[in-house]
Amino acid sequence: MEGTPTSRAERRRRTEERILSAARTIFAERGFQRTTIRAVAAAAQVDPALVMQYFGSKQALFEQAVRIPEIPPLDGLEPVEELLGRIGMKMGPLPQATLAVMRSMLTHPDAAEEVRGKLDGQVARLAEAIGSGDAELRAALMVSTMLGVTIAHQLLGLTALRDASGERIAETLRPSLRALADG
Amino acid sequence: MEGTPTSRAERRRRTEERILSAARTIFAERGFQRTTIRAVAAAAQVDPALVMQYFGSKQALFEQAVRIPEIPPLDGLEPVEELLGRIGMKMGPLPQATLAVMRSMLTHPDAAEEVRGKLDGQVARLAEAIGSGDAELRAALMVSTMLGVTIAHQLLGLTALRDASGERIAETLRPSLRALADG
DNA sequence: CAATTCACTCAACACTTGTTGATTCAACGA
DNA sequence: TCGTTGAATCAACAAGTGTTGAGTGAATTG
Repeated sequence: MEGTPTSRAERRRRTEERILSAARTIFAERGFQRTTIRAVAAAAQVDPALVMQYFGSKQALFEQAVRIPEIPPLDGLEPVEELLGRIGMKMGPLPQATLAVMRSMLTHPDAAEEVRGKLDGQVARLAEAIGSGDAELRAALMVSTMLGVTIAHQLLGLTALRDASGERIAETLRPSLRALADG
Repeated sequence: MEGTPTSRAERRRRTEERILSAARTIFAERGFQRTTIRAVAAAAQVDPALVMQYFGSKQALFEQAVRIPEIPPLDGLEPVEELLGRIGMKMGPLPQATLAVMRSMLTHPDAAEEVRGKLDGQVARLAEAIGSGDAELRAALMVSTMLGVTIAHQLLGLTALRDASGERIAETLRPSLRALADG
């Protein structure tokens, strides 16, 4: 027994982070609806009322738990490789916050809105990088492909994808994305 | 007021179908958790208790509402065109039952299991049709692509995909899928 | 026509869940 | 040291939900 600093500010900061972390984990596992304040509180070893006191509402807790740094914009140089690199990264576990939004995006309107916004943004950037006539459609299909692979792999656990390494997936997917990127 | 046949068997058949139809619609819109027996009953203009009496439980109602005819196996000839054709079809609204399972697949374990099974099956058939070394991985990526496009279009409503016709999507996607199918 | 079956409704229970107000007690500032 | 602050808990409410059992009346059957 030591280390545990009993400073007020520090304790508060730590429990708040403990709650957020628990929330991210459980939101990512079960989605918004099936996640209960009580479950989060229990996982954070805290009274449910405290969660409310700190975050105001389940919805607010979700928003804060899910808040993640903006996706860095494509470097403009090689969009396809950029995307693939991101897939390569994604084949290691995605950040919990991202998984949480994705897990809820089909059943929670706000999560859907958030994802839609982020994807639309990516499409716009990609389309600009591509440039040609039906660039936007092709960009949308590229993004959709990424979305599908990520869902199948990270959230559904498609058996054929579970074994494969991120590198191998990226490598296999490259020609497909390139076909979309180039006219 | 006429036509309404007051035969017992017929009445029963009709209300049962009315309930199932309402269930499919609402499950497809909100997913499993957010769908209440009461909402289904109201939409079917029936007492909630009747839904229970006929189907036993919310879970059983879901299973029955979602039961859809098996996906016809690929003809073996041109898997890519087969898939694209299915996309072409899918760009018109998908059957409500399918939308219902898909809507719930990230948050309802049973729906996840069902979708996973169906996708695994498709992967297996596709892989067989392809044949080469990493056929299974490539097949899985093809299926994931289809999944992603369908989700983005039908469930998320990606703006860039909302306007595009099924034909045009299929056409644009073809080279991409072909790149995956052929070595 | 009398008895019975059965589609359908009503009212309620049991439980979960988000949320709240009063309360406790250790850290803090004077 | 002592009053104050604020982190944390406790008990409870109110609403919503799946589910149940008793009831009602029209269709059915003998």
